[in-house]
Amino acid sequence: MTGSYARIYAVVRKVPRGKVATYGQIARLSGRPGHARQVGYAMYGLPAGTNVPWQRIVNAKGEISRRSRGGGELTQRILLEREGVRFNARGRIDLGRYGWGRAT
DNA sequence: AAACTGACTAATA
DNA sequence: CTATTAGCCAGTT
Repeated sequence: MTGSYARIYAVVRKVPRGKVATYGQIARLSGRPGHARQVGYAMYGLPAGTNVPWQRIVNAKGEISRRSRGGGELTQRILLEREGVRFNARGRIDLGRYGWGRAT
């Protein structure tokens, strides 16, 4: 751990409950456009009892990232649903509705 | 230091 | 809508 992800975590923590943000969005808001991958990389190194709502971070399609921890996808989905985020039949989130900083 | 890897994105077909 | 390609840049090996 380098602590270089502090910036990313800070932005992720800023995501309001019941909303989701994309990796690219987090990268941009953290002052690092184009570092979408790095954002995901940061999430990967998060401990279990972290204060960072990593579950609110999804890919550009509004889906749970596939490269996430196998099975961890379900956990993320449960957590989001618990916050009020609805998934459609395809397992995707309507970014236009739950996307952070999107239209309602 | 060089090569490899990766919770991604956007563009094109 | 899906599939493929290229670009991105920092962390690991």
